[in-house]
Amino acid sequence: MEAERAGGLARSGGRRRPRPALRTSTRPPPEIVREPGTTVHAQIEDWLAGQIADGALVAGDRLPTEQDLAAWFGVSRMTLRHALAELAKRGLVTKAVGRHGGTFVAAPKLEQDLTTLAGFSEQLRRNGMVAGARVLSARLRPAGPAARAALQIGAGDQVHEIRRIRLADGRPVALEHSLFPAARFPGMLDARLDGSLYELLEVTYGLRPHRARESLEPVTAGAREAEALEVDLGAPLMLVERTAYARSGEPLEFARDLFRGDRTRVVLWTSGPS
Amino acid sequence: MEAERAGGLARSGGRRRPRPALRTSTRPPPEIVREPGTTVHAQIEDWLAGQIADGALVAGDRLPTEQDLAAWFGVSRMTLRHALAELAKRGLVTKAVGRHGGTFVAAPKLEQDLTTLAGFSEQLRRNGMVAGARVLSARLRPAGPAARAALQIGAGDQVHEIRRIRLADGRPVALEHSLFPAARFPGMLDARLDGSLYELLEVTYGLRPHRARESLEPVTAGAREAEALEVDLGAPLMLVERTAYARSGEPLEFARDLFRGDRTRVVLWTSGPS
DNA sequence: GCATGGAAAGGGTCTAGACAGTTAGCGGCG
DNA sequence: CGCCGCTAACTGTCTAGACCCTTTCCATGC
Repeated sequence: MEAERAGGLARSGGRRRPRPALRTSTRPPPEIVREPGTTVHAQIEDWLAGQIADGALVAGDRLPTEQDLAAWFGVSRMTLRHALAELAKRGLVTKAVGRHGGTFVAAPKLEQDLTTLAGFSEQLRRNGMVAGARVLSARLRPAGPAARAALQIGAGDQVHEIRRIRLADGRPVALEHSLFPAARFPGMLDARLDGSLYELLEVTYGLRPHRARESLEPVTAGAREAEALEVDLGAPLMLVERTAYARSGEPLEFARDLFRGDRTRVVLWTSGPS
Repeated sequence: MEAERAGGLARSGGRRRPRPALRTSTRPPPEIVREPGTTVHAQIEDWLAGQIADGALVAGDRLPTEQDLAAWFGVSRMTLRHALAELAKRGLVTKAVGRHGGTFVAAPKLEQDLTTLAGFSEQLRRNGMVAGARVLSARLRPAGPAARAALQIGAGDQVHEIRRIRLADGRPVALEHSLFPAARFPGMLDARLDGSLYELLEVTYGLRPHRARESLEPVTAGAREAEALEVDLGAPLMLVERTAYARSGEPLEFARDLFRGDRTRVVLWTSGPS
């Protein structure tokens, strides 16, 4: 449960110690009411969460010190800390102690828009992040039953198995485990595998994923996953099982990816109610 | 975020108000040291957790009051509450307010049968699985910032907040937390709320959700969620945040649902990229 | 019998401090 | 030049109270 390093604390030019956003000296605090049915700390929590949601506070911003914030809101420091603790639990802020410590607005989760089939790299580009990949292994192996069924290949057929860690701005986001029918993509493993695989398919083989079936389930991190993704044991992950098809309907990829829960949010539109 | 009803506080025959286990009047407290490297509240938390692990405190036992416990340990009540809050977060104790309130040792974790997970092809796409609902609470309350933004309502506006447990074959599948704009649905809380809320909207108000934006993220179960959904603490859950819209585009519902990971798999097709 | 209105017993919230622990900058000293 | 200790600027922990809210019991009155 350690605090995450306050991610991209860009903004305000100089990369060290952002001056506090939320000028408490020149701005009046929101009204805090003390009456039944609500609590002071909840109002403060809501207000701060609203500032973050509105974009008035963005990732990397440093809040004023607890002393100052408490005085500004007109509450005791314990009460303010209660509100901040809730925000930290929700992942909206992170704390750091020490000389340049403080409370920082956390990096937002990156949204995976699944209504369109865009590869990981493209998704990240839309989020304004830099995609990367660290190849863990790449080899030829016989297909297991699940892969055979998904890729519609025979019992003796082989697949290229590529396992990678996907990075967003250099930080691990997903553990990727992709299988491609070897017969369809000869020599694939000799190419550079640290970029977009979809792009590789298109450029080298002229085949482009057109649609995909995905299944999502929440799981928790085991020892190996936790280590690879740099999360705690038992941390929430999203297991995404994907079969991607070419326009012709031919299966191109069968993948089981594990996404870090704290950096992933899948957004989709549904049509037609119950 | 109110305290859940203290589950099965059986024991000691009479089913009302178990006398406090842990006779603080006749037993010396454990030694609490104040020195670097440890904290008082952590020692208290550890000691109490140990008592539960050892069986000296069993499910349903009622701890002495916070006042008494604090005095016994020789700490302030705030410090003791810090320790109890941690234990509650871990699911080891539950609290209840009122005349016969107190801090109770929680029921032991229930065993989770994951062996049936493999053949679980039941789709949970909101359509078929509605077997039942147990209403936890239904009330009118001011909208928080997130709800205001999603429902496009003003600062002073109120929402109907309905919290339910959704059941499939009588077993909990999801914890539902729905908000509806109160002005749009007057008297909604007087209706039967243990069926389909969408049906209620349609029948009573002639409004029908037409499409929805959903965001999915994996999370792990906290104490309250674990108890309500009858899963282990830390079990994987799927947090689904949904905003449903009428055909006109008007927002009708903002909901945050938690689905049991072992009973949930979201399947979807993504269609071609641009 | 039955409502009704305390009163009691619990946890929930909040305050206004104090001091400890942690980290980074900085200046001095070898 | 490099190390080392001081200090400033934070958050973390803890105290000793106060009052509030919720729930239940119980006594009173009809």
